[in-house]
Amino acid sequence: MTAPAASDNPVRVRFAPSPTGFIHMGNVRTALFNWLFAGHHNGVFILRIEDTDTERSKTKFEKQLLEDLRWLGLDWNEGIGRNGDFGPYRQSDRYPIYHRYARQLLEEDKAFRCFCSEEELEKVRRAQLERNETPRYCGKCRYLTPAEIETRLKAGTPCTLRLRVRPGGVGFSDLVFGRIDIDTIQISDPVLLRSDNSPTYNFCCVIDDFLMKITHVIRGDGHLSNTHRQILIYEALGAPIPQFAHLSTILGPDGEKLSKRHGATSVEEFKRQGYLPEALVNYLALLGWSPPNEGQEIMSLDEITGQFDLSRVLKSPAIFDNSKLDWMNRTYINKTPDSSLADRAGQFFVDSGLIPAQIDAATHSWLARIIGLVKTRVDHLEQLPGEAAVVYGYATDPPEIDAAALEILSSSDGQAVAREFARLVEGKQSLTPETYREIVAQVKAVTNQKGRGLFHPIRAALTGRGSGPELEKLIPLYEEGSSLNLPRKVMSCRERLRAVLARISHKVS
RNA sequence: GUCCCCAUCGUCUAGCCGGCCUAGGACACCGCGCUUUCAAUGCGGCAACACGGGUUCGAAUCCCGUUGGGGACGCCA
Repeated sequence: MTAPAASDNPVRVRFAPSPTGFIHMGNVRTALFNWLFAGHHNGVFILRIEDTDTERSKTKFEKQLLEDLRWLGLDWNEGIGRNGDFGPYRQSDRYPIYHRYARQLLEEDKAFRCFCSEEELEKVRRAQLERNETPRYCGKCRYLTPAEIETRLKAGTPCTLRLRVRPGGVGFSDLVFGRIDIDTIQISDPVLLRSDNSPTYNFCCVIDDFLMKITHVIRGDGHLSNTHRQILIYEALGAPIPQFAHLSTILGPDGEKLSKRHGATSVEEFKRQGYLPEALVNYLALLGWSPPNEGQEIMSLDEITGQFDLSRVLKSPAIFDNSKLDWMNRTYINKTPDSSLADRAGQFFVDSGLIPAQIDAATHSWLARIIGLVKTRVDHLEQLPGEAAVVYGYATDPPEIDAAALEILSSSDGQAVAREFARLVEGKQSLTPETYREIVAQVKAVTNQKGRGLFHPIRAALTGRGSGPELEKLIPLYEEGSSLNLPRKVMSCRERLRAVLARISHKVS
């Protein structure tokens, strides 16, 4: 890993999730855009963990998060697990820092102690709401005299630390939303330190971004209204204000916020279903962003990085469309070499009990060829073993035959072809594409069938299905599969024909 | 309730510093071709500027309003 080229003002961005749950696609998109922006500007991508909510933060979520990001190929060059000059990178490890700045703000009178209890505040809030007023902090403790403060402190009254919000306007130019100005009257004096002395999100976030020299804050648009509050904190700290870019929300198919009931929303769910990370990431990049040379949608991370630009990011929310993701995933599956797919999808076959956990080269190449034959018909890797049933089928007794095949084999012409074909196969040691072609020619001569009438019964008898991959490619897989040592038996062509003929003669006569 | 934001085919979007737009591409859907079958693939089709006012010779593009949607207003992040 080479360090990015040092320049006067290197771009430094960060992804700062809270480990309070499994990471969903909206967060992944935020991480991705940060990663792309850093990459494009040859900057630094930092991973910071915001776990000031000790109730909900869990280390298992943090672990999963790191794994997910790595799987997606969104590695970071500074932060958790990587170190760097601005650590620690987990907020729960930074409390002394926050307290130092809290003390500073208090001393400078830019913050003040508030002795109002939560119940009191809640009461005021409800009353304001009832009167149809904007609920906001009443400012009761803003101007307590030193003596008043002293007595409350002595009495042990719990207090929070609040920022003393200045009158006037605050605004910023968001890189995607544009200029947003408001009056500070809209903002209540935000709590910096809770009554248990723990720092709040807005406070930590600003201090960290300041100390970590973050140049661009790219995050979800839920933070749009936090930004003004945070700018006021930057001001109080005398810290430079970074650039902001807010990303619109990703919605479910029904236009509602993405949630569990929309099916797969977390990275590990997509991974479990056999989506390729490159497809996922490519799809996500196109949600709210489009390349300048529109028309090319299938792009590698490198290509996207080269073209990425926040000015082309849309403000309006996007709906997550599974069918387009599936299309993209299919495209990537079909681009990937079969042997590499065998590596990536191997586990799905193991889990389905079709191949052993450890396989030899012969089995691997056999598996790769099966995948090559059926991969055009799956959306994601998890469906592969199901499609491989064309090869594994017939292991049941009686053999499974679909309606279309049964129909074909129930006609006397169809049966004649199948019988003649089976008879000739019996005379061969094993079936190869060459001997297969010879036999087909003979069957054709004997039965006088051709085209559909000839090939359909043969397919039906050999595969038990009315349709499927090319027979000439399937046949060697049957023959080779029957000699491999597999947890579930694959029948040779001859065995298949015997089984199916036994079944149909039983059924018809 | 107050404040802020958003609005092009069913979906993702191009276009938006006005004329090249009878609005382009992709997904999905439908049809045709290729193929012994299916899948893949090739070709074609359907389908949108939320509404109402302005400004202008001219508006998807600029302004105002309406409607619809989202967010914020926490000792959550």
